[in-house]
Amino acid sequence: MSQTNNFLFESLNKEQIQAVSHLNGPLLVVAGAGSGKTKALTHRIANLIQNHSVNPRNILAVTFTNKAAKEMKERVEIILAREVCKNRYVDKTWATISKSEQNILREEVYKEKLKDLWIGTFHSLFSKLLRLDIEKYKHPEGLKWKKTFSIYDEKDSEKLIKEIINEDLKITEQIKQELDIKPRKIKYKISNAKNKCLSSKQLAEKAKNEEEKIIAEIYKKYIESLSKNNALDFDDLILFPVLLLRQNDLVRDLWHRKFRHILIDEYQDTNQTQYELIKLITTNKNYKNESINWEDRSIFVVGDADQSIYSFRAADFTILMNFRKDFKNDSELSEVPMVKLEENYRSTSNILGAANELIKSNTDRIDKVLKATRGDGEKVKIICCDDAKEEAETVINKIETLSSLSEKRIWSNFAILYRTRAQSRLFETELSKKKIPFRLFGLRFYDRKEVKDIIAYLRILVNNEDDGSLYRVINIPRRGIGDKTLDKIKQHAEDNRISAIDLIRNKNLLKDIFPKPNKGVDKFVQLMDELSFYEDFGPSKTIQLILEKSGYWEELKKSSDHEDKERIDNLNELINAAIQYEEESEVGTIEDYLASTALSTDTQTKDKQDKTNSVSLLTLHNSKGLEFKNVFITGLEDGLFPSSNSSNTPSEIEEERRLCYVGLTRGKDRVFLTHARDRTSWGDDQSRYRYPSMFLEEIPSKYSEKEEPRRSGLARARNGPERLTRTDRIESINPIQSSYNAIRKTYAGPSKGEKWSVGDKVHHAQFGIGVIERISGKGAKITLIVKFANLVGKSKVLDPWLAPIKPFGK
DNA sequence: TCCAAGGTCCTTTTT
DNA sequence: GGACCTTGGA
Repeated sequence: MSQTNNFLFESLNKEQIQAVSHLNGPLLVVAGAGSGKTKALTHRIANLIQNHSVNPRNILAVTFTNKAAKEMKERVEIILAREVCKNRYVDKTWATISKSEQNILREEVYKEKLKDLWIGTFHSLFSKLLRLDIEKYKHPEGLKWKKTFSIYDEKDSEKLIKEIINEDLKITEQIKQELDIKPRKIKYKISNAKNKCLSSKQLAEKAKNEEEKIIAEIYKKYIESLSKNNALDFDDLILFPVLLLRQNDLVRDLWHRKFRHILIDEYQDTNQTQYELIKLITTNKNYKNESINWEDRSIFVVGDADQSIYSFRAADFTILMNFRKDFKNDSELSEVPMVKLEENYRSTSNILGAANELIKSNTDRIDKVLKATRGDGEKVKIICCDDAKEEAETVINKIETLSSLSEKRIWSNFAILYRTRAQSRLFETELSKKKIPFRLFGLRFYDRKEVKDIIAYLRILVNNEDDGSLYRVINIPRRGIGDKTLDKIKQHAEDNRISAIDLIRNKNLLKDIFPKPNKGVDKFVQLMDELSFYEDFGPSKTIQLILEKSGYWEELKKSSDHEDKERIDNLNELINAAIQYEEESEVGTIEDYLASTALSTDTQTKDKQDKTNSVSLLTLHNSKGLEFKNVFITGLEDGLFPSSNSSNTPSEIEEERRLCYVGLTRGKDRVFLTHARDRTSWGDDQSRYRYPSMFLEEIPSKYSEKEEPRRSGLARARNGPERLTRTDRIESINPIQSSYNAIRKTYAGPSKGEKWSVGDKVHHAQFGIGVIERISGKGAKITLIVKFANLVGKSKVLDPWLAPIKPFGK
């Protein structure tokens, strides 16, 4: 192989070269945080195209977010453009040519090569497949979908489920109470079934109790309802391709032949259905144990079990662990190869030391240690604050101080991470106060009410069965159409077995329902007719037409409400986004535009002037794949992080720990861990003392040190002049815990752990009396699973060295 | 049919 | 503390 002649292999280490030059067959790349896995992926794609003449249309690359897809495509483009540059000019290099020359080369590469590369998230890629082939799918109960299907988001489908519970099945309040039937919960259960490839029928067969039976029934009705609206939810975008490829050999063969080289990023976070889909396309086999022909064909997965943080949406990292077994060819004796990327190029060794130590407490993992390539750096700082407000002030202050060290303030060097979205508010306030630009991740632009309204209009235009969207906007802005009118329309649509949209647009049928013309409905129908007339105008133009002709603009513009002014801004931004979509997209249809908005995770920028130079505010989940010079992980308190909702089983705790590990490994130069002594939350009149997170105790002082918070005037006044140290305070509030801390310090051998045994009663300062159900681990790593009488149904996972518990009644 | 006021639930985490 | 829903009066 002529590797040395290629730019492509420059700046790669030995393992990366191994991964990048992989050609056919399966390969597992175990890539630790910051080990250059994106590099491995992008360079491999470039290598396939450049040196092995693979046609980009035969490559399928799956990323975890759309943003990652976009970035990856860009990086491949640059790699290939550099190659072109090198081959074309003798006297010029990429570094010496001008920016515009670079752009010309990139454009060329894009047009000639990358245009046909399929790269994106599971959801966006396979919605594309369904746009082409969904009509070939035969549902066992004869349900049908058309190419123009709408994609329902979480809220849309929750609404549907709610309707089914209340109107279709008419489940009484009493039954709801008894069986704990809540739309949100049911949605979650159905989603989980779909993520495990289970149909409503299979779920019904598996049902062990009344609750599960009802869930299966709602699931069944839900699918019917989706079909009626010609809509799919997020999970269907994966599930339906699986069902289709299973039943239709021709279609499967076609896609199998198209996608010869499959690359998957973040493989640890795939779920069963996604795995099934990949398996079907890769092997073209419906059955196990047939041998696979790997000629001109490969599957290349990259992942890190230590960063698996999505089990709540049915991700299963054992899929990663089993990869080598699953794609092993039975006819061959050779093992499926594995490459480990363990050299970390991102973080200082103190940060890595802390992360490595923390993750060691997990039992269920592939052994792997991140090796530092940078200097020691600063120790990880642990800061204990009085309350959440002080925490916010301390963090923002720190950011101000650190940013002033450099000549130009680079706010984008800072990220504030938290476990739950709700925690962002105080930071937002503090940042605004100081006029520091920031951006909030995860607040989906397309979730805003006004934006969703306009999207609903578009959906109606494209998909004439999307009654859900019709009901949303038929009276927005107000046209005097109320419940009574709506009920009539619904009833008649059902009687005539057509969609409500088709019904109201049928003059004759409409006359039957409203012998006296209904002004509001007529007005709406007229609007629809007018808009259909302009159908070919493309998304941005159509949106503007909707805004003008519906009276939506007018209504907002005449309002003096501040909120409505903001709405106008958002809608203008929507138009701009649509224009940008038209510039970037190959397709350009309204359907495709709608799909892109449904799957988009575009972030909301609060500060409109500067989108790039701002402090990032994001959840730990959102931080995956990103890196920042300075990282603040906030709210490290027991019950918040690890979340009390995720502290019921050891494996849940392990996932929380991985989340913390992900957070730590985002930091390049500095990491700060903060926690507050008390924090008010809803449902609690008075704030409660918050114990520090167990994760803080798991990072040894070799890599971490405590730092004092910056006191605000208010906090000082409240607390008095003399400050207590953290341990002092714990002592004054909770003598039990501090005594255990003392034990922990002097702890010498495993004997101490043996005083707990299953069945013993314990007393907990907060939860009261409980019984030990299970014990896992030993000695310093012992964990107790305790059932408390006060906590109905749930057991708690406790670290006896930390939790305020003592034996009871012995 | 509309709107304001009050009540209830909620908070994990996301494509 | 807020989004969302229900309720009751206009």
